[in-house]
Amino acid sequence: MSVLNRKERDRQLRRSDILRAAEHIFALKGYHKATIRDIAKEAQYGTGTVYLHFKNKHALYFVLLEEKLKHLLSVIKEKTGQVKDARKKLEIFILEGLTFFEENQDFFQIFASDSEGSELYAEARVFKSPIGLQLQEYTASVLKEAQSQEVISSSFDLEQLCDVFTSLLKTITLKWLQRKEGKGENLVGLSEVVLKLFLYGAANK
Amino acid sequence: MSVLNRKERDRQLRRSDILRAAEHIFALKGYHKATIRDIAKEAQYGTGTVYLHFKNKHALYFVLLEEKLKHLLSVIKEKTGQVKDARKKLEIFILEGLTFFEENQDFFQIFASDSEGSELYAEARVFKSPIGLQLQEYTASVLKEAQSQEVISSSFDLEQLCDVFTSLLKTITLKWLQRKEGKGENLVGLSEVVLKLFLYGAANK
Amino acid sequence: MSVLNRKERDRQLRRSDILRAAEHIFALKGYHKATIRDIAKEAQYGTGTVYLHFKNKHALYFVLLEEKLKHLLSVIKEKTGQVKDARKKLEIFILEGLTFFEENQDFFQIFASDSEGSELYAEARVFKSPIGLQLQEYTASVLKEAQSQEVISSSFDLEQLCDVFTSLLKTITLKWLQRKEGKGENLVGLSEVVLKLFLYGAANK
Amino acid sequence: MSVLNRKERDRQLRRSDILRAAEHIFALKGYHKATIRDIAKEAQYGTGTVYLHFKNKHALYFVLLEEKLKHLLSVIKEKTGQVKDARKKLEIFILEGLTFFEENQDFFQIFASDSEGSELYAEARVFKSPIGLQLQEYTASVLKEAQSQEVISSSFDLEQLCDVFTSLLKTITLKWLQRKEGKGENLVGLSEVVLKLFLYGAANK
DNA sequence: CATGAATGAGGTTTCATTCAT
DNA sequence: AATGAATGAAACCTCATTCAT
Repeated sequence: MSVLNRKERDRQLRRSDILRAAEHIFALKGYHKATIRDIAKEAQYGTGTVYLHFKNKHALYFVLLEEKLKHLLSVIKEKTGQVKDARKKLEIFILEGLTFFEENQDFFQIFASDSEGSELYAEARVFKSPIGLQLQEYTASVLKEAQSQEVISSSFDLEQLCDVFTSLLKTITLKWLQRKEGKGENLVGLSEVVLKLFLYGAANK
Repeated sequence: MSVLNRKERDRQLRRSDILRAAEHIFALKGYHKATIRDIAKEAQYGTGTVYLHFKNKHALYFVLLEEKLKHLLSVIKEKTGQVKDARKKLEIFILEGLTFFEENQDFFQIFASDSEGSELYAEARVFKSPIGLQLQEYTASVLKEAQSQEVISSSFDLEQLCDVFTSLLKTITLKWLQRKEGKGENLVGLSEVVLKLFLYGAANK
Repeated sequence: MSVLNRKERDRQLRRSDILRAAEHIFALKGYHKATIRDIAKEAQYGTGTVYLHFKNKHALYFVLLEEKLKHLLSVIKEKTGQVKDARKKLEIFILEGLTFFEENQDFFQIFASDSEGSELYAEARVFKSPIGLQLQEYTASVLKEAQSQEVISSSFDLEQLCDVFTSLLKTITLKWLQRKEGKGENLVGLSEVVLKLFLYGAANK
Repeated sequence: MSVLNRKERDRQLRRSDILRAAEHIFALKGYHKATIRDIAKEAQYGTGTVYLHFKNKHALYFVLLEEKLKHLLSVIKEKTGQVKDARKKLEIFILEGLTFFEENQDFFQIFASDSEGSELYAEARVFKSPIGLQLQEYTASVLKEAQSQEVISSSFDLEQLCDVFTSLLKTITLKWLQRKEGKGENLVGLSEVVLKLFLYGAANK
């Protein structure tokens, strides 16, 4: 491996050290209470080092969400891409989403606080970001396909369904996180619940 | 009315002036970007006056949510209290919830950003508050009754249903708020959608 | 005096405390090395207090120069305004200029470093300020009158004369300041030297 | 040429690359806003390389002025050294000064902001430097000779004349720089104006 | 010797909270 | 009781300087 490659690789290593630290601190304290020094200390670097990799606090936050979302999107696309059956596709979408959230709990915290709420209202919020939109669009396309295949009803507004579907995933995950203390239950196991609730609701059959 | 009573009444007036202003500013800017001076100015009082009524910024925020939630809870209890039929009860719960949110959009903004997310994680969050818990408990009792009457399935975990139900209301409201620009559609009109999604899900029948 | 007037007067007092402190610190350390905390401490206020009166460091600096220049300009205009004889006018201009500089040595330091040099090149420099320009214009008008009355030659470019005249005053003052240690010589006493040098130069007659 | 000599020569080359870059950047941004990285980048070296040649930022600045001043002084001495006639000597002094400034406009900017003003007050200023003092002394000697030859009056204080003479050169140059945009007028052409103003002043004859 | 990433001190600015009037 | 000026802690960010490679 050439020297240039090693340098670049080290650079990426440090960059992801910082991203990992930021993920943890932002999840723990939230955007406003997290300080750059907290993050630098967590990553075991000096304060200034953070600024070698990210223009400012907001950029760090934004990039962090972007990269994670990108990963999530790519996983979901990969796993669902070849699946023809719309119901199966939904099933996998949910499964992969929950798996990702379970493996990235810090990210999920940040994701959950960013996507709702007005704290960051005026600023660029992640769902307005290119990747955020792509995720929304892909979700919409999966649901639309399900409508075409008459797996889900066409009487609902697609956008609304999209939001409800996403919020269902988030709600189940959030509450799982909150109750998780002590319990060994794993999140992926709730896939079926999510699917059933989304498709058939809570009614008694 | 005695002088003491008048004084006390005036005191309450100022208090609610401040709460009203806080509601508006917190909704507009979010907790961290809202300043006490903003709020005092909006209420047309001096900065220090706020501290005569609330111990500090967080207490103001907390009380604000508490009082609004208390109101919401009392409305819902009042309207659903006498209803025996569990399905009808759910219907009214949804209807009154959406009505309240439509009439208290500023409050809803704050409520939505508070209840999810980790921004205020370390601090006391509203859902840990007495009234927040009461609202959750009442919601749970309504859903439990619906399970007893076999309106909804007993196979789901009650707490989970509770969260899903609440998040459904919030999601529909949030997206309605975001799209509202220009459209004249009113939120209460979405009651039926909420009920159908909750009970029967999105599946094609 | 009404309460409002007292409040306003106190406000002005604090404002001028800060301006006076700023004058001293800027003169001592220069714009860049002077810190707001230095200035606040010198004025015996807290750091934040400075920002109640001035938007930021640069505004404080700018206002300081503006107010002083305004004063200088008004003194010079007042004393020279009624004088018809151009030579006499020049004499008084110089006299009053030196008097002002002698009484405002801190200001002079700042004035001298601002008007030349490129440290503040890109930013708004005082000579680009309304008052700075007025002072230049008034100086030009006095010199122009002197040309009309054939006190000074019309063969020189007016702008150039203006700059040379100003720089002569500044040079004499600056060097007086630098040598002043121990010596009791007063600056105003150099008026005659300035006038002679400006009018007749250094040549032997 | 021996290897040691080549090494030494290369070292000097890098050193003057850096000085040249520093000259440009300091002139453009001023001492405080210029960063070592700016300078290193302009010279196409790494940041650390600058510190192999100069102890710190201030030393770089100082040496830069010293070397330029040394050059200026040597040119002036060379051209005026053999001239016996004091008036002619003054003429040539001015001519060479302006020529040098015209050819070294970046240097002039730095020189002008350094010699006046208090930005660098506390630190060693260039005119306190050995070469700065030598230049002042040489100027003084030229003026003293002019007094001896009764070209200029002995009634003025020599030091004062010295300062006035220097400031006249600087003023004319500075204003020429500021107006230069578009105009093709060259600075050396103003030699005569400088001489006339210095010797005979602005008076009408 | 040359490099440039890493450092952290230090500057500006904001704002929750206090307190004299 | 009401006020709002004053405070100063604490955050973000820059950059001179060092040092491992």
